[in-house]
Amino acid sequence: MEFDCKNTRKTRQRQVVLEALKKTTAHPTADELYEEVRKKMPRVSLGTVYRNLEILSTCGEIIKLDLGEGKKRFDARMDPHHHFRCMQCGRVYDLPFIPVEGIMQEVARMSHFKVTGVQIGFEGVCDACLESEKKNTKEVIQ
Amino acid sequence: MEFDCKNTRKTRQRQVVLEALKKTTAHPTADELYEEVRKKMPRVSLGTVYRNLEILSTCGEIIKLDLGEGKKRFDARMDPHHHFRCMQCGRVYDLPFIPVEGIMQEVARMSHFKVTGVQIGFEGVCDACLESEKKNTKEVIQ
DNA sequence: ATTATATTAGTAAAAATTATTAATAAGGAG
DNA sequence: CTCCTTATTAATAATTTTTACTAATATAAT
Repeated sequence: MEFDCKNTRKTRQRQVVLEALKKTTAHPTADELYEEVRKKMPRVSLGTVYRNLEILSTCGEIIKLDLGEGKKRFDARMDPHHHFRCMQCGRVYDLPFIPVEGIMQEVARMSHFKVTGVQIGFEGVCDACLESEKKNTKEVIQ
Repeated sequence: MEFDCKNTRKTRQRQVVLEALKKTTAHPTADELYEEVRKKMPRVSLGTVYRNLEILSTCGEIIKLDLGEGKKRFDARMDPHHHFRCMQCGRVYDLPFIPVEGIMQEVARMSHFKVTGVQIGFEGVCDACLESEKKNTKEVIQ
């Protein structure tokens, strides 16, 4: 828990974790990433994956997400963007960035708090699920 | 996990849990609420508190919050509003509602997803912590 | 009052995450 | 390159949060 981003070492485990995360847009959990990393490094331990995800996110190389599922997800995409979780299939999608500085300023003005960040998570039903929903309805009717 | 809001019973435990939550604006966790409820019902079990919070939130009497701390918080305030978590003291404050329908519509238009909800959590430093910060700085300088 | 069943206390189990520890390996100094 | 400091690792245990199980109890309808 105590570490300094300047003194981190470029270990093979850390590189593999980061590469695995960069290869996907599925916003994997620590456990999912562990399974992926194990394909290349069968002897890696889950704790190592957790620690490296913690270090990488603290040092600003990846982002730690919490979408209210009771577990964290990780994202190597670092440009400003939002997230959408489908309530049906559970998949997490990337959404383009929508400027929210206005909202943050409004909140700061109203509250007199120093607003440093805002987490916006959208939820609903993704187009894939909407499609299959439509199909199933048709099947039931006919 | 399987229950029907129409068939729920008005138990003493559920009432005490709801009353305890209504009495505070501190957005307590299940465990904090358990400690509070125990003052009135020493024999209540933690599982009962968890189950009732689940039922009450599913049936729309309270709100379950996830502010990315690895645990859930609960809120009996049901009018639309946002939340602010102070990174210094950890307290969670209520913020007035800011209309976000525009953002939701924008997201729906861009993504073709059906957007049913948005969770917005602000973070920063609250005025209480800003004050004590100012004081400490003064003391150090003088 | 009787009865069906939702709910409870108590406890165990599950799931996600963090801590511990001896062994290993980065990476800088000589 | 070799030596040395210490960040990091694998393996495992422990913690934290939440959920599941079960026999006993309490709610509310008949």
